[in-house]
Amino acid sequence: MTDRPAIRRSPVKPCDCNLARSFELIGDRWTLLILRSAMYGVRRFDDFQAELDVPRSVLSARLAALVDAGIMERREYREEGQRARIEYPLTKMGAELGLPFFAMTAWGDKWLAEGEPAFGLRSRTSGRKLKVALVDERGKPVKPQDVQYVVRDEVWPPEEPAQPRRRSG
Amino acid sequence: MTDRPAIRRSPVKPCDCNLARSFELIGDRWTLLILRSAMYGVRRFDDFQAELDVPRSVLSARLAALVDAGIMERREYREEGQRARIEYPLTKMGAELGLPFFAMTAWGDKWLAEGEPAFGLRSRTSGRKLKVALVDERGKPVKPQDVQYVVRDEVWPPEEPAQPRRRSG
DNA sequence: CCTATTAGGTCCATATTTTGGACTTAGACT
DNA sequence: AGTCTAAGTCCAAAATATGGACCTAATAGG
Repeated sequence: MTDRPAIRRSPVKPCDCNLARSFELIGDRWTLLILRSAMYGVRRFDDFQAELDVPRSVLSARLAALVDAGIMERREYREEGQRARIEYPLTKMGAELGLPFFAMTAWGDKWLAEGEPAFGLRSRTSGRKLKVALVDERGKPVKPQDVQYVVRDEVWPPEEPAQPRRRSG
Repeated sequence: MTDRPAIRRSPVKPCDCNLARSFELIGDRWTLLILRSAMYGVRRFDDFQAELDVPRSVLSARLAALVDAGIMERREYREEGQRARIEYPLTKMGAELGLPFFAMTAWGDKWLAEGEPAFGLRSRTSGRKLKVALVDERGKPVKPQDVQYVVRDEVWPPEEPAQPRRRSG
């Protein structure tokens, strides 16, 4: 495990990486917590504020950034017999964060849990529990050992010739 | 879409939520970027520093926190004919962030991409492209419309009676 | 032996963000 | 006219981040 060659740079520079770009956008504590609440259906400024105890000025700035990024929408609405209010629903783009968030939840359930996980996903029709997994194009699940990274059509890390060598360039 | 009842609180309080706990641990820009590089195999202090251009003091603090959390390990090693060095490999706990990270990458590829995604996963044996998906216990993929949230054995959000009502309490 | 270099950090003064609280604005109700 | 609520804004104080210089141990070269 120690005798592999050292990898000194990622094959995808942070500035060209969509993962890094995502983190740029939503990778900050309050933003992530706001999105967590939003996934559960929370939509209003004061509700986010009360639930998370986030400073109002921070919440204001984060919501504006999320709207700007297209992850949430700022929308006026009126309940019957009520005055107009503002709500911040997730857009399609935002709702699709559900999958990474659920994968993250499963990780937390496994490694950080205190007690039973409170939350899960289920098939409406079959009633079976659901989980996040890697599947191939046909929907067939694959084993972790069978998974290979590919960067610009090359396998990563580069496969080594049988005998070790000192330096490659 | 606007006439659903307002959800004013998440069903899982942030402090009892393993997703929120995960964010507590790794939900910060530098930490996420460090982990991104680590997934690709970067292990050494100066390599993280050079790749990310992160201030050395911040890197030092973040690595210490990750080691403390059990996500990375701080380890001395010695390459043949070289002096001892320090490396920070991912632990099993850390490596299992791969799935949420890959789900996040796919989200970024879809919504933030400039050009073709540089990175993907593939089956070593079949050569087929892989993706993250929700599957049931038997490994059968499910459709998004078939997915239901469950919180402490209750469906979320609570299913409504057929006719709309003003207030529930 | 003396000096330079590298890896893996620490330390510190300055710059930026966050925080918590007070304040504002507008509509609806009493 | 006064009160309440939702959705913010504004500000001073506190906490963090930043960039750079500095430190230490081990090895390499002369």
